[in-house]
Amino acid sequence: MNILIVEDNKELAVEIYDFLCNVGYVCKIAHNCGDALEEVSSNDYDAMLLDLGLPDGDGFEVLKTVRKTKSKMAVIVLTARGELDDRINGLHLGADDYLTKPFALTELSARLFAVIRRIHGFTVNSLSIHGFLLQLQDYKVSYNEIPISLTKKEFDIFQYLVLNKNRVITRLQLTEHIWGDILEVNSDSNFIDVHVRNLRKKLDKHTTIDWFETVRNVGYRINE
Amino acid sequence: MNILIVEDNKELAVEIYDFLCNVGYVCKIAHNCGDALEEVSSNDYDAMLLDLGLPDGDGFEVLKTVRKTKSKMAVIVLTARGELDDRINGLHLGADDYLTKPFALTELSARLFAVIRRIHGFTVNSLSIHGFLLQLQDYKVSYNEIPISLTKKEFDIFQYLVLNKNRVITRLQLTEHIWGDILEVNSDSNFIDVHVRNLRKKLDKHTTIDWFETVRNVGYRINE
DNA sequence: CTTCAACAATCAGAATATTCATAATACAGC
DNA sequence: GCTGTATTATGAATATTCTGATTGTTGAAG
Repeated sequence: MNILIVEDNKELAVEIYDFLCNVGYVCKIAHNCGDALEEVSSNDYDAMLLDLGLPDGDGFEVLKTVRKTKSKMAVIVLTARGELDDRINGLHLGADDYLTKPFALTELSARLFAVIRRIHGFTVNSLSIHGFLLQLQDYKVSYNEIPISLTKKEFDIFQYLVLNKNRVITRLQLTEHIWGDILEVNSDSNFIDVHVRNLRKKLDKHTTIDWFETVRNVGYRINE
Repeated sequence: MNILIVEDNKELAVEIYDFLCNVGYVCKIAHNCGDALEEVSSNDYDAMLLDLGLPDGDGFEVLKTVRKTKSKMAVIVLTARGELDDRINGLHLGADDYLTKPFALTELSARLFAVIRRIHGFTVNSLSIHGFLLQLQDYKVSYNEIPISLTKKEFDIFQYLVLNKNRVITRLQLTEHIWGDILEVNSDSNFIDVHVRNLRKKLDKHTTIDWFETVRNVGYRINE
């Protein structure tokens, strides 16, 4: 997955860059419109994170160009509060999603994933960690070519933890992301623990999974 | 579900209109305050999407009127950024949710669904039809005080059909609203039919349910 | 009035999800 | 180091959801 980060604030750009690389994307940074347009025309990106206020012009123009030529590219617009002037007020720009700064990197990652998935429908989409390969499009997992049968919930949990590897994920986060409406879920139940246990049991059959940690009082973490 | 879209930007209005129709809502557009107030007084809407900057007045006035008369109607205010800060910051308008333009249509749809649900859940926390009582807050159903044990999916289907009574609901609509991400669901399965059958069986034990129709080639409908 | 094909209903059973009771473990305070 | 408490892990029981095969039904075409 190739992502183009169009952001003139270098500090922020690098922060996003590091994070996205960390969760498995291949990224490139463009600091202005010119670079962005050049990158887009010469390379094939799956998604673009687009800041609108750029030094040499309006990110809006980049978006328009992209929309004309690259229909399969996902665009997430990153707007600073107040940056939207009268000219674009009320217009739906045609981006696939919007994020208002400041935002949580985990949220960016989640939305990016959702948007790419939506745009591509089902294209190549896989994660790998410690010899395990997760094929996101058809919910298949394998360890060195040996297929492992996970249930949907087990797969969801595994995937979410891998997407957020090296980061502790709380039970609440898992509930929100996998079960959706948190209010419907009985919170004084240990169903997540049970799913995690079942998942671990299946993974452990193939190799030791000491990288799949329990962080007491917080949640679970998968380390690279 | 009937939605009134109050938005003077015709392009945006149509874009929202198309999207919401597509996900199963019945929509109508009003381009100004006058039309909006007329629509609201003559028709029964479940929710309104309200732009504040309208040509013939302030959307705020529409909201106030609605709040006085139609307490069960959900209102989502669509604000351009800045609009909120300058004029109404700190004011409690009585809207159920706010969305700042530009926004992703999928987010609009998600919030709309949540808000309608919240409204229906808190102001009307129960639905009744043909002697059955649905208590939405705790997923309980009874027929003349006799409790009926439904599973969550059965309850969801029953509730959604009752909320949309006298309207045919397709299997696709049920799938989208109850299962969420439609792409994850195997569509060449008849799981909805199975749930409907199980639901009917439980309801039928207590009384005849000839009002629970199958509309061939379309879906299911519950008639008042 | 038949026949056919598409659609829906039904059923059993497999797969999955959740609950519950209990055991193991970690950690703080002594 | 102990002890007690809170947290997590575990196994088994129960409940729910989904699949796939089969049967029934409908309505259009002949």
